[in-house]
Amino acid sequence: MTKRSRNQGELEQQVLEVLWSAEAPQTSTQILDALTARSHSELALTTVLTVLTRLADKGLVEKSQPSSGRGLLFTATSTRELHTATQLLGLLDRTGDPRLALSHFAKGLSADAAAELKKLLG
Amino acid sequence: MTKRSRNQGELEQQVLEVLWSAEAPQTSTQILDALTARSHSELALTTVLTVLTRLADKGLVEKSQPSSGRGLLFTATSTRELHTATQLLGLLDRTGDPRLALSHFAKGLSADAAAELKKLLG
DNA sequence: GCGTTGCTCTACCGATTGTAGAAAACTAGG
DNA sequence: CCTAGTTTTCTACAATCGGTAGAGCAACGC
Repeated sequence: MTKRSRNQGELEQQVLEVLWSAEAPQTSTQILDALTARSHSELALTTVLTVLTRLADKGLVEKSQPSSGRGLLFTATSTRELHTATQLLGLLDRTGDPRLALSHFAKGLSADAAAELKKLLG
Repeated sequence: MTKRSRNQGELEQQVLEVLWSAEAPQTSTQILDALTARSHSELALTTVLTVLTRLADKGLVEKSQPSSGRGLLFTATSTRELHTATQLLGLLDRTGDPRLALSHFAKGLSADAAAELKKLLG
């Protein structure tokens, strides 16, 4: 089926989400099942594998041989939070005036996010 | 010339950079000159205008009539820092656990950026 | 060996972006 | 006002990306 239900990058993101919320390395079928469960989509296994390969090319996912049995294991190379933080810091790094950007950022934060951040910095 | 020297989104980004670093609204030729100066590229004026139109479609650039003389004027609708802040907030919004992301973010901040942010959160 | 399951390779499609020509619209100089 | 140069719009094409998956190859268990 050539359906374009998802937005740009959404499937890759969802695969990462699955890997991040899993405690252990996952097989392709486990990932497919998780995706099906979370969005009621009906993807082919090869689709999932393609996405995993692309994510591996980007360095976001690692493939490994299982100690026994068949089926490769897939893990995210970074935690979700670290991934997000890296993106946040990268963005900040590329802007002209980080302090000014942070000021706008601080103003836009929700009350509890702001409180949380304050605690973290304190 | 149909050469693809630039990466995805790079030209749009560079046009925005030009507008952000300009003190006043710029004409298309001024923008072209600035681009040529900063990356020694040899773009056609129409290329720049296409990009400007696309950025305008995205709401990132505004076109305006000059009070006198020829040539439209182009301005960024937001400062670079505000733009960055918007992206930061969007990223945070899309992540699963904002609190955890913030914690890594806080850890990755430079000392003075952290101090500044703390002050801003007051 | 043989079937089932999983992986890789290749491919297609739509959207985005870099790139620019053709043609229309506008400006200024005569 | 008419015309030449400049600027804008319209249209188009190629490359890349990401979603989607089939064909066929590989590995594992029976």
